[in-house]
Amino acid sequence: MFHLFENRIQRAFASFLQIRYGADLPVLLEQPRQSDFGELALPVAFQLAKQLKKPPKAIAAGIVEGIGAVEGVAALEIAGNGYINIRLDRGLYGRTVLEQSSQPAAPKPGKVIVEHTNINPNKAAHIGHLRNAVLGDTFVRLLRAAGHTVEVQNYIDNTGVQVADVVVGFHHLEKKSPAEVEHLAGSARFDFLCWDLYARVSSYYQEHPEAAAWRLEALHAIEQGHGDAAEIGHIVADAIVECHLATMRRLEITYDVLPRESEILHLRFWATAFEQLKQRNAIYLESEGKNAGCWVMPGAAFSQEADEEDSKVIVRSNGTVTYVGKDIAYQLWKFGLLGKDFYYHALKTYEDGHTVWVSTVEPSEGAPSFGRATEVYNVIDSRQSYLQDVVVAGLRQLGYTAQADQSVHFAYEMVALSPRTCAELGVELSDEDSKRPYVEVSGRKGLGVKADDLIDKLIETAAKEVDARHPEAPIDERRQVAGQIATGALRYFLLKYTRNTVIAFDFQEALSFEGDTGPYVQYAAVRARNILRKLKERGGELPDFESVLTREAMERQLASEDFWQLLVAASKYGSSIERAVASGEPAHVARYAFQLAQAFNNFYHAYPVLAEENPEKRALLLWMTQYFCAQLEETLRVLGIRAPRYM
RNA sequence: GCGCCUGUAGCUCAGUUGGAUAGAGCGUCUGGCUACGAACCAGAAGGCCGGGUGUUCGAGUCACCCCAGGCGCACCA
Repeated sequence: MFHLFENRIQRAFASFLQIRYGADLPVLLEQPRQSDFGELALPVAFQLAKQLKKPPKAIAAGIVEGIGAVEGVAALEIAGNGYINIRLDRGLYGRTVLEQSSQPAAPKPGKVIVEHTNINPNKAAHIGHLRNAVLGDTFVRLLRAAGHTVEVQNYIDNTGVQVADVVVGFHHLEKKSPAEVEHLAGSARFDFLCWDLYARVSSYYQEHPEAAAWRLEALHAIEQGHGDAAEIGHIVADAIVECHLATMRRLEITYDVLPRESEILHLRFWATAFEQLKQRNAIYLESEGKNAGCWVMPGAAFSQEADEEDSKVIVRSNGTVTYVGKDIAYQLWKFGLLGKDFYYHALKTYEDGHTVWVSTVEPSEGAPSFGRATEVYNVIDSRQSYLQDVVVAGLRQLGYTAQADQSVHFAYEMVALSPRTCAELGVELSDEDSKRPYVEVSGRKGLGVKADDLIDKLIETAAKEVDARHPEAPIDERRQVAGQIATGALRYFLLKYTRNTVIAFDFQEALSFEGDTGPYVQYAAVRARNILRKLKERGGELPDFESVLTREAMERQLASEDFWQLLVAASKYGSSIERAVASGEPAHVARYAFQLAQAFNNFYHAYPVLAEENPEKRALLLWMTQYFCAQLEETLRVLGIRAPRYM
């Protein structure tokens, strides 16, 4: 609601300034330093000072005198050296919130694709993957809340070297037949088994460099699709994808479609992209130097500082395409520019009826249409920004400037491990590493915190608290509540840092449920609902807010600074979403949720709602409780966090 | 060597596109449960915003130069 008032005030000032001064400048609205200065502040007099050659304070005075009445504004005050502070009309504001509390954002045109998760299907997911998925999933929820149509893609590299390495492990080290691997793949936590095997294979390569031939052989077999190695590769990748989907499901993360590398290969996506790139001279066949015999993209295409040496190889001298090449083809497909399409079959349907589709080479019936986006967000580790630049440059070189501009590398920093957590995991650190503030995880070394282990640990910790507090509740219910607290804690933990902050993962911090955490926010929602529940338990009913809380009643009650501040804070949900989408920073919403929860806890403590005897005040307290609860739950929903029924 | 990112309270981090007296959480210290159940609340202490020079009415925020750290710069993905 707040941003509607903001927009209205902005328009009123913009048109006034246009008429009065012929000034066509954006009217910036700020939040005043202190809340007792009002709800909004305009620094516009400063912006005009130079142009009009008058002191800001005089200009501000002119504006305040000239503009007259603005709807929704109770008072304009000049402060400091020339600020115009705005006080909203509290009665009108309260009434407006009461009458039109929730209205969904207007639908926006176009279709946004968000690609996230993208874990190699050869081992269990770890906390780094979780940051990617939680960030991506939350951004999807934010876009949808802002009215966008969004398609969620999770790219599966089922034919790459990482899968090949695990195949080598089963085939050569373990001497397993495809049937035996198939049997193992059906057992619980197959992804954990592969996690260890992958680490073993990696260290085996270290000691036996000649084993690299196995990897190459497996890779080729997988690409061709023949023989035991290929069969094992399929079994492993498919089973691990299932594991990842299950892990992510625990955190309420789902997908629309899983495009796979095997189909990019077999449907000859790359061949088509290759033709386009050659035809438009986006790449050329290098005849000399270190890249002789390769098709390369000139460095100048993706970097201003680049010289000849910085060209990027797209097709190797042996004729095979690099990852970047395939990614260009995939990116073209996302925008509907490739002239080719996947076929799909339904992989699974979630409890809520939503179906995930996976790419396939065979035509099938009933599959929806995917791709053809107007805007694409690729949620990828910031360490890959160089490669992402090359992909976008590929589009630009092909003349797809608009699509290149709509391709966003949604980058985030890595999740590393704190030295303390390494010690807890029993990892020995070199002297050099132990001096660092964090240690990088490594799938090859098997160094990392597995997602499912972490979730289990969080549930266990939460369950202890729940059991202690609600021993009388049914066990199933307690488990459900503990699960919701655990995912709330985890998602919030991964979201509260802005994207370009390296997270030095620490068990102690991640397992904390106090202070700036998910459970703190959930607890505020639970408290609010408890009040409403207690009211009913005691035979009470909610008053008819519409008739009791007239504009005059609102005016009287909201004169209280505490009530007014909570109402304003709770009504800023929309502004918070807009800001987070515009800046691409889900952390802003996490922060908003925390601040809102803080404001409520404060209110909760200071005003016993049910004990209030003055009917009008009691109505306001109840209404505020209900409104806060709705707004906070909406905010939590966008963060992918549930409010448990009790805590 | 080149490019990108980071440096804010003891620790971990915010800082709304350049605005008023720089904010949270944790930790420390003090106080508050016969309650809408304390996973909470109130209060205190804690700062040369890495350093320097500029830009302007105004800089944690922008520019340039240093210092310190991180990450990239494959015919791997």
